[in-house]
Amino acid sequence: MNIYDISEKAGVSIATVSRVLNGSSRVSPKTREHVLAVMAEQGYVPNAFARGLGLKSMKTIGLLCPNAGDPYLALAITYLERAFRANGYDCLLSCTGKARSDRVKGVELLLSKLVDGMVLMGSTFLEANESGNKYLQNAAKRVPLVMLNAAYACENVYCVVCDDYRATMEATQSLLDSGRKNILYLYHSRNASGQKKLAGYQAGLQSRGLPIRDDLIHFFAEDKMSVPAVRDFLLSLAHQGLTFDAVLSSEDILSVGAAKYARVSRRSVPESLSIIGYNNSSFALCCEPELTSVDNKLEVLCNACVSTMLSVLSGKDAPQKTVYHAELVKRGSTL
Amino acid sequence: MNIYDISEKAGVSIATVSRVLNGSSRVSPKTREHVLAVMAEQGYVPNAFARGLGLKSMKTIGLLCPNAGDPYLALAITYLERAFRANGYDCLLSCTGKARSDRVKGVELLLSKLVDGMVLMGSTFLEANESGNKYLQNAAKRVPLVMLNAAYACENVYCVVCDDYRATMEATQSLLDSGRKNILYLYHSRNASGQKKLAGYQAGLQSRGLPIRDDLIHFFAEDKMSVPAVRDFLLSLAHQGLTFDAVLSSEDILSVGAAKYARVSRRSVPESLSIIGYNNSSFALCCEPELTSVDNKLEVLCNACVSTMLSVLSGKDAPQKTVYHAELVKRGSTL
DNA sequence: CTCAACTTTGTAAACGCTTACGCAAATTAT
DNA sequence: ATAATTTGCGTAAGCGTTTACAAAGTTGAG
Repeated sequence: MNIYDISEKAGVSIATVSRVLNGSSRVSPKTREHVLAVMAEQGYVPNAFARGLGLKSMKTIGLLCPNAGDPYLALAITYLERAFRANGYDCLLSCTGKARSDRVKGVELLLSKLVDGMVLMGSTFLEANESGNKYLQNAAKRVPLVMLNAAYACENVYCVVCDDYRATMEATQSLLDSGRKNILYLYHSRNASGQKKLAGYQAGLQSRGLPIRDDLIHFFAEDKMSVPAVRDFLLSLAHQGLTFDAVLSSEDILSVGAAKYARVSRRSVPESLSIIGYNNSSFALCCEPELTSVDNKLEVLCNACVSTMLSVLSGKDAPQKTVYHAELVKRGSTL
Repeated sequence: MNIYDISEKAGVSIATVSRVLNGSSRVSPKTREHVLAVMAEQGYVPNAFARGLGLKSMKTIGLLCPNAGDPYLALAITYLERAFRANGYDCLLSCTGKARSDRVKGVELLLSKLVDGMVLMGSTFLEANESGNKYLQNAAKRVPLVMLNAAYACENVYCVVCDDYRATMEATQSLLDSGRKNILYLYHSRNASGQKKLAGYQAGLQSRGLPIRDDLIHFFAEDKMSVPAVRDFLLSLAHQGLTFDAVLSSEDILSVGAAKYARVSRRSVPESLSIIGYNNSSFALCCEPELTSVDNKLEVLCNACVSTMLSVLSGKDAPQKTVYHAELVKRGSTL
């Protein structure tokens, strides 16, 4: 059952059938009705493979997400999809996992489906700057790339980022200026964004004349990214005699773990321990008192991604790099 | 950049290039290496639509998710994707939003991108049973549909569910059997799964000879699904004089809200108030004490979805309905 | 060396659709 | 009434693959 069968049964040419399919105006209402009737009667469904071959644009944007399980990225997906849809674009999402080969596959999968552009989420993609990672350059030759929370200078690649460095620095300064001396820094990701945050923390310390102490900086791998794991880790740190009066972290959930540590070791928040989280997610509201958290304006960033993409696709030029400032949302966990 | 360009640059015919693409054995190793090298160098990605025109399958599964922002569904995405990928299938995700028109669009989008099958996540899709919702039947005529956590009897539709009714009933009974009398039931979703949970709660009460009291059953809309909102709501309930000694809910986050209510009103958990959550998500570990929660075996369910889909696609027959039992994970929030 | 059998590669015809182009017929303008 | 324009439709040329079939090349036995 194809367009030829329909054209024959309807007594018209395949071009007319195709025009009916595509809602072209160059068909008389009478013919249109007739062809539609025949299609309905025959239960005809156009073959999308063939369709895609002919069309140049599918009005589809590919979203590449390294980890859909991350609530922060999941939220980004929601925002991006909503905004693209509102502008007449469908989204195709490929959640690849963090391994490089998976990401390459994800990019190729989306390209093979002829997306008009791609949004790459999360700075896991940043290693494209490294030599030998040509897959992004190649992708950029075919369609515009917009990177969310990652910076990458290349033709046809556009970046939308939040200034994590400055945000973490300001959070650190805010803790110091409220009288804290020993700020524990907990982080999860060693990617570009993670490194910027860490650098911000260090810059914050130095801006107030304090040294960078390695014993205050701790990394949490994927399997340690849970509230109990962080709680237990801080308990053991305290047990070993480490003194700290504030915790700053790169993800809210780490700070929730810190809050739980405070609870079980009967340290009052914020009097005895100040805590600041990052992302201002729903985790920040789980604690008592609620967590002060860095809001990095995810929705704003996503909307910027979309408008950048739309500009590029419509031939207008767009800024290669768009930077937003994060905002420290103060709640009960800090003085 | 197409197969002709590659064939030209590699000095072979398009047939040979195609054979390399498809891993055909009828190519000499030397030629294969050479062609692969040229493809890599040129960043060539085959056009999936042209491909699909010849082959009949794109080796791609569509995942339909009503809300990627929901950590529970986000986790499901991760599990599904991992398992499909391990079996040679790519995944395409469409996060539609909950509105019916969005879901219809999502289904059509995936069909138009030529997926070999679709997994529909979350029982928001259940309303397909209602009259006039033919889009699922139509989709099922084209590709097999596997529904995760939703039941729907129809040709070419397969269901994988957890027995929410029984799980909620057992959780209720467990509370009653530990001496609780007045169990507050908080729920978010009115979809099929939500109704089963509610019915399970009611059945649990009746199995112990207790009446169903409307003043103990409370619905939380999307915008009330936050810890502070639930906390405040329970505070106001208590202020109005309602007595309750346990909280059971349809989502962990609602129970976190209950825990926070307990905290601010100085009721001890579990002595004065028992709390049970649902989904056994990371939220359950945020509280002190940690929440007892119903673990509905998401990973097991997802794997069942994948193996069901693979069976159907390979022509074997698969069970129309697969049911797993949830498990009550006891932690500190219950006696 | 010859011929058969097998391996490797190439040619060309689908696959089902879109669309540029062209020609009638219908409509409007002159 | 004739010319100019618009409308409706058909023809045919792609779109980028796959694959049947054919051709050419290779190997080994006689």
